[in-house]
Amino acid sequence: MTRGVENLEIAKLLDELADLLEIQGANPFRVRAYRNAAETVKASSRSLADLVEEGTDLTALQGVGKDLAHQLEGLIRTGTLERLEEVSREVPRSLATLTRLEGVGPKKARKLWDELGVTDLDELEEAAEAGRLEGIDGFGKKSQEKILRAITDLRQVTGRFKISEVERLTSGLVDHVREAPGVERLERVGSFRRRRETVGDVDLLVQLAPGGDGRSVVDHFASFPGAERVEARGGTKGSLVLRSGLQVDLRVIPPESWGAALHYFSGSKDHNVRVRQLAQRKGLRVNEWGVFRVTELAEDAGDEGADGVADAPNAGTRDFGERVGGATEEDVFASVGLPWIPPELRENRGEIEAGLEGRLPELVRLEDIRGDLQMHSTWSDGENSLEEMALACRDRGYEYMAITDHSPSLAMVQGLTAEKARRQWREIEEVRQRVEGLHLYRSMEVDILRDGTLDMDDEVLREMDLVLISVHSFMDLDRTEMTERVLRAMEHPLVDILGHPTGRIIGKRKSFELDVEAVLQRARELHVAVELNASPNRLDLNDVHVRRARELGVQVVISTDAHRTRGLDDMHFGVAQARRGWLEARDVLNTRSRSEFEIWLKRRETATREAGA
DNA sequence: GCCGTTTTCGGCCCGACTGTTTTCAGTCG
Repeated sequence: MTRGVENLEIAKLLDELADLLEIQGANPFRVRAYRNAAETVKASSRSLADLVEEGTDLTALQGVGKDLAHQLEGLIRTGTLERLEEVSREVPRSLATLTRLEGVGPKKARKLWDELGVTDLDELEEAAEAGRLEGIDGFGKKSQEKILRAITDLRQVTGRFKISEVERLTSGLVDHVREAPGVERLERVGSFRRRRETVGDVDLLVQLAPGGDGRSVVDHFASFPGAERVEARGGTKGSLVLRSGLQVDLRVIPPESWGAALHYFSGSKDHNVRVRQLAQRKGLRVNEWGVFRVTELAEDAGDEGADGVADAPNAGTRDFGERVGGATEEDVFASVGLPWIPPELRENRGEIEAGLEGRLPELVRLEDIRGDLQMHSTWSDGENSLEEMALACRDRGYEYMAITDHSPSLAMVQGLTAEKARRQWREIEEVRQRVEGLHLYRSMEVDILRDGTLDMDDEVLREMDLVLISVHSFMDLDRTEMTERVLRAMEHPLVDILGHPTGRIIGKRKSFELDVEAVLQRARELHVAVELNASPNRLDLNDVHVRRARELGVQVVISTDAHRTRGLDDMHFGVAQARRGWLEARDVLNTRSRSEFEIWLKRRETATREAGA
């Protein structure tokens, strides 16, 4: 169990190298190759360091050839990416950060460096404030101001917003745009539609009614009172920044192009590239306006655009050739031989191949969920009583629920002592009598203590219907110690579910050091389920780990960890994350009926006895 | 730098908008 270089670190270095190569003016396809490899590494459910240790040939990975495999092995062995060291001797590494500024790409970064000697944000800010940018070819007063704003933005905004925040921040704007004349349909697309855990900016798609005027829709959009500023406003596209710093782009789409645009702007970029490649092989062109058969004539028109010769002012009316689809997403996919692929899967993580081979998963849906297995009440740090939580669960159509108040080591939330737990069970019994049509399980979120023992006596645990364990303290242990701690806790024969396994709080706290692969392997052997915590602040496990759990055959529990009745509504965030991890209903323990769920609880006991744990 | 129903070379996805360019490059998604 070595502590190797993490996949995310590897991906970051590859991306940085791509940035620097781009600034250097390297072959753009070579740059693309590094970026593709970075994506592959990010999406890999296995640690590359582990793969290397096992002797796996890295060229088996998509987009990794002989050269990159060699470089990656070097990186894992020595901790440095040799090629990056080489390139950064010629181009300062800090230049890469300049391209993170809105409106600054590799060419401009290069120019700023060449002309002004600027290498980082501070120097750029100084130069811009002194008015030294105006003099450079291709820069003017406006770009100078824009760069100053972009520097401020970059420093203020952490970059990405939680999906729950985006939902809240854009609801007013969505209502506003719906009121514009000529708006037939409206959809938030991009990473929001793919239900990523965080969203960088939001794409709003509007279907224009026949005879509607795109420009007036964009103008109405731009007049939104909550806008901090309007960045762009044209005939088919507008862009603004909300006061929260969230950027929203609007695209106006004619009805015949709705499906093509929906697909195009939902992305991901990598997924779209694959779809267009498939199209190309069939002699088709897929763009945001539709699917077209490529003819001599249309190709000429395309070349003209590329040569920059007198473009038609409104691309929406351009002739791309014979239209063969694009009104619905289904016909875009069908045109390249694919079934409709749910947005959550569109990350180029195998969904294209699965679609072509007819083995896409039938993803779990919110309606499949039969119960919620982590929530808190006024018995510890929750805001609502047992009965209020029970009624709220029944309102959501559940068959069962588990009350999982904290164990005593969490002193600040007044966790349940053994004695307090027994009193709680009496109240549970009373609520069972009063609330019909829903079963309450006795449970507890038991702390995993520093040494991997549990924060509750076996005698008490034995009387519970199910036991959930999780880490809330000593989160800075090293990887070996933390992993051993969690494994030891899971091996306790009364444990059923491992809660929020990596402990991360999105945007606030990184995961603690943990060998998730080892934990999932052991979970399978012990028949312990792992939680996908549905709180939009956690979403723990993440999509990649969830998918790995499925590959290994580990049961996943989607729980809200609600601390008030409203928190129970977070379930849909968890289901979305589960879908991003390719889970089907049968992979999710709490889609089972009450009786099937209770059979699982017993099977766990049997398996543990047989394993001799 | 990768890759192969265009297979070891020659391709590699595509269009809109901005700003400063008087004919288009750069950036973004």
